[in-house]
Amino acid sequence: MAKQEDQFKKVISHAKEYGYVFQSSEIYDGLSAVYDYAQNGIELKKNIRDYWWKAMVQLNENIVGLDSAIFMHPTTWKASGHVDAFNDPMIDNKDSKKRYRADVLVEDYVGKIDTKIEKEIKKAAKRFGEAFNEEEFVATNKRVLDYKAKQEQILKRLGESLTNEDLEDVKALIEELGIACPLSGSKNWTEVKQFNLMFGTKLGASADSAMDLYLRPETAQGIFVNFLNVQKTSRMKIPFGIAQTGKAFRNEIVARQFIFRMREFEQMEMQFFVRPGEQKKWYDTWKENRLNWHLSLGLGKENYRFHDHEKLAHYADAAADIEFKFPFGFKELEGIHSRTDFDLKAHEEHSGKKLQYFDNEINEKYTPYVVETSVGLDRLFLAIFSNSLQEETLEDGSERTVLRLPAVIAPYKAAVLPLVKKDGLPEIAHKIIDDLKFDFNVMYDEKDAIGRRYRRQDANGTPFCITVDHDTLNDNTVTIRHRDTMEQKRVPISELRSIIDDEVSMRKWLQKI
RNA sequence: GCGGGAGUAGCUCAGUUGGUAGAGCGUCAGCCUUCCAAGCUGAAUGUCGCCGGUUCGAACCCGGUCUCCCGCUCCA
Repeated sequence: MAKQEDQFKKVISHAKEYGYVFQSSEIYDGLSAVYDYAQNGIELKKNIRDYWWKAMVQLNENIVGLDSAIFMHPTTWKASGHVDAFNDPMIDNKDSKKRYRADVLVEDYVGKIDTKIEKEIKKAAKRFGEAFNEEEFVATNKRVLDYKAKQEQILKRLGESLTNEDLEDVKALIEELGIACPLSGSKNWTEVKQFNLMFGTKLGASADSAMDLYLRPETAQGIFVNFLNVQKTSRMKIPFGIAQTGKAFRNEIVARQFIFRMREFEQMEMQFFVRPGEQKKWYDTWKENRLNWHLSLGLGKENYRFHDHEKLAHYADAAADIEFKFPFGFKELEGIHSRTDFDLKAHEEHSGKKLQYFDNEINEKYTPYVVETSVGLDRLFLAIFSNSLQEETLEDGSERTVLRLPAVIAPYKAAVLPLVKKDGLPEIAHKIIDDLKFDFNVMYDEKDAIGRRYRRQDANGTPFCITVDHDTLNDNTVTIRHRDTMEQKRVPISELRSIIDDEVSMRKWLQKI
């Protein structure tokens, strides 16, 4: 465990030291759970996003892109269920320091009454023997009826209090019922507090005419509300998908673990619209597709696993996570959800507009079912970055820090280094850069001994170093050194482009999927 | 939000009973001209997280606050 923590700390400081990730507003002591991507971080992040976009949109004839706005009509979030589901009344137990959802505590209490009823039934069944009629007993027995009345009364009061946002009454209810902390048995509760996971803001400059808005807590809804617009203008036939990358915002109670859980984060997701009844097939297909995409990055098969959800969200009929082995353990990287027609139906209801598709093949009109794939871009960044950061001991016993980023997404593809900064070598190096820069992000470095420059590039994840030496002056060849093997080859300058392209081109990597 | 730990240079960290801050690495300039981080010379960089208190004097003691890490909790 201590080792894991150490490794994670190294990841965080390496990310800062090499210009990948900075804490937001650092000079003001930072802003909790908000981070900025620095000069190298943005290149890596952009490359990951491009790699995803190519695989999803460009390589699939039946998937198109979208970039919907962060602001959406407030009714969107009523329809999606976020207004209700993202509003949790929480209560803390002062003795055990445990936090609970207040409504869940009450519901659990109501659930316990059920077991009391069952006990009564069992007792009666024993007493009456063969002649026992459970239905009749439940309908007439006073104790059972009292229990049921109590349950009903509690749930009604809870429902009313929550609807009216009367949090004091929720606490009063908990106290009246004598609900104790399941762990400590203590009845020493704090006030009930409302946690809204959505960030609110206002549309309109003057206070009285302003409209309450939310920053989207997920990008998916922008796709759902545009479903018909895209389908019609793209002339897509079901099954087809809409892909989108973009920021989402969640006011997490606890946001931790560096960029793993941020308040502002980027999702890359695709909603795939299918014929009702075929969702299971597509769900399985996309689970497999998406895992293969991850595996193509070469971080090691053993670092991934599926986690099938047993408890499903209200909209889903199947859900699984692709989990990755982060420095702090296996955690969710991507979600694949069979969302049924919940979202489109909900938007039909709230908007009064039909979101249906006429299927020529079966001559039927229906609201499509949806299979979603949703990756956290920042999580993927962290997965790749933390997995790539390695310290190795070389044959001579010395240590090397190397960031083994998949070459296809490395911020810089090559560094061009004159062996010495005189004799015309820098000029040649610049010439090489002037040619390569049209195809690759390349960097120049002439400072320090050549070995040190190699290691500097290793730590920054650059797959190739190209060294211009005195022989170059005579025969137009350079040495090209590989980051992972440290091996060098002497090659003509004219071949550099194809050598690099061979290892970094998306074509090559995506063909492995 | 609660509990535990922490915050000193870009990074990793020293800093004595309270006496005006250091090292290594890194960065920059110059020398050297070298194919795997280790040559030479020089330089820059800190309101010691922030605010307040105690004190003649605070990086150090006290209070508050912010941020980070771990655990709990939550996670569409």
